[in-house]
Amino acid sequence: MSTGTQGGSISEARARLLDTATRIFYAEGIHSVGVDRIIAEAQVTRATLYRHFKGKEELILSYLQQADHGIRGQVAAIRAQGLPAADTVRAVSRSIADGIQSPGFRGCAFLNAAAEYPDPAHPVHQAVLAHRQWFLDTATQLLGAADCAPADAAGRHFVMLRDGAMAAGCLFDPTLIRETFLGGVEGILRTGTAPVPEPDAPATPPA
Amino acid sequence: MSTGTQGGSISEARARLLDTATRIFYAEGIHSVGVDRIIAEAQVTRATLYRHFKGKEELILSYLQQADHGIRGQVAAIRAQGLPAADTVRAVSRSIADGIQSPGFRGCAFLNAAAEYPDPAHPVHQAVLAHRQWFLDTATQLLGAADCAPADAAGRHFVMLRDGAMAAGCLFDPTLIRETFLGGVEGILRTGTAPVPEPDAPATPPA
DNA sequence: GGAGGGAGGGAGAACGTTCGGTCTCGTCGT
DNA sequence: ACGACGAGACCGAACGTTCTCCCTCCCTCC
Repeated sequence: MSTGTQGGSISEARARLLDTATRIFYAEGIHSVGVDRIIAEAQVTRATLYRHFKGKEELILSYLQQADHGIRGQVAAIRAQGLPAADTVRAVSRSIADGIQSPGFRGCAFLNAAAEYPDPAHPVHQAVLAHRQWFLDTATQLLGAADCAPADAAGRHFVMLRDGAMAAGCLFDPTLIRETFLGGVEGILRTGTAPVPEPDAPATPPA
Repeated sequence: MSTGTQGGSISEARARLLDTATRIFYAEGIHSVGVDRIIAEAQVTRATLYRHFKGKEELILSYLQQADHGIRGQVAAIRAQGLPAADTVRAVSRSIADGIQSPGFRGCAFLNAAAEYPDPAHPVHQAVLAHRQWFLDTATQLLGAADCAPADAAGRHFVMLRDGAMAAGCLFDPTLIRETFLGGVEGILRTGTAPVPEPDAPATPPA
């Protein structure tokens, strides 16, 4: 089993293809890179790509699916440590903040993909929505377990802060983003969330 | 002082071109729409486009510049009302929240553009950075005037919340996003910002 | 007042490149 | 022999860009 290519296991060329696509799509965007570029850097031929994927779109979907699995695994690993709920939230937040500070950081793969695929009916957009729904549910559950006010509102607040941190992480100083994000998370954990009862009255949009 | 061009108003075809580009770029992204599409919907010919813009890139830059002017004007109009500082922050926030709830909302034009142009050296990316720097400075100034803790941290917190709201505004229920965002802003105004003394824990980046 | 000219614009052909995708054929390990 | 892969030709379409030709305003000069 030295050379690894096994009959039943997954193709080694396919893995190279997906890894290369992941790296390039994340670093440079999706629309702006062509399949020629991917097959060249993956050192496979065009035929091999279309042997494993129906087309570029399926490659994109696989890229997002791989990212989704990675993030879910990361969160699951943290939850498996069995920390107190608030500390689990902190650990997840630190994991996010570490990602933002890491060298190749280029924002949230899903937010970036959504920016390139605004059509809600598009499979790529739907993959983004699915991932985000899972993350919101997870955050809400975690914050609820940490005795945060209305868990729904706390979860939404947490996700909003994370989205902002991920979006700005490659546009500002990552160190300050980290600081701001972790500070905001502590605020959520401390106060539950803003106990604003939502007056729902203003109705005078100045514009 | 003869202008060389016809007196008074600038080319009407150019305005149609820029308006069309703005609408389509914002709604569908930049890389995924070609100049053919834009000239068709603007009802001009290819030659007219290249008479007014050096190329697609200059059109993109003009699109972002127009958006930048629009937002700066909106903020300036609010500041000109001479409200108390905290209420000015609230008014700006409400303006942002209203935008998120408006029908054609598709996120922040600048965040979307940055997702498509990750290269920091690219003119489009730099236009995004310039706009964001102005916005951070403005937010910091406003929150400082509203007696918020360290104004820098409050400004960063505000911008992070705004970024999250803008990013998620077209991926979740805009009503809940509005509620969460305005609630978060109230939290910033109330507590200044998270008075976390920054423990500076070395931690152990797990991956 | 009339002629000229320059600029803005419409219409469309054409350029070379790149796109995503399909195809055939040769090769190699099992 | 079979399946996976490499090498590469090939396709139609779309890309951004440049080009020529002609029309129509409006300003200016005679």
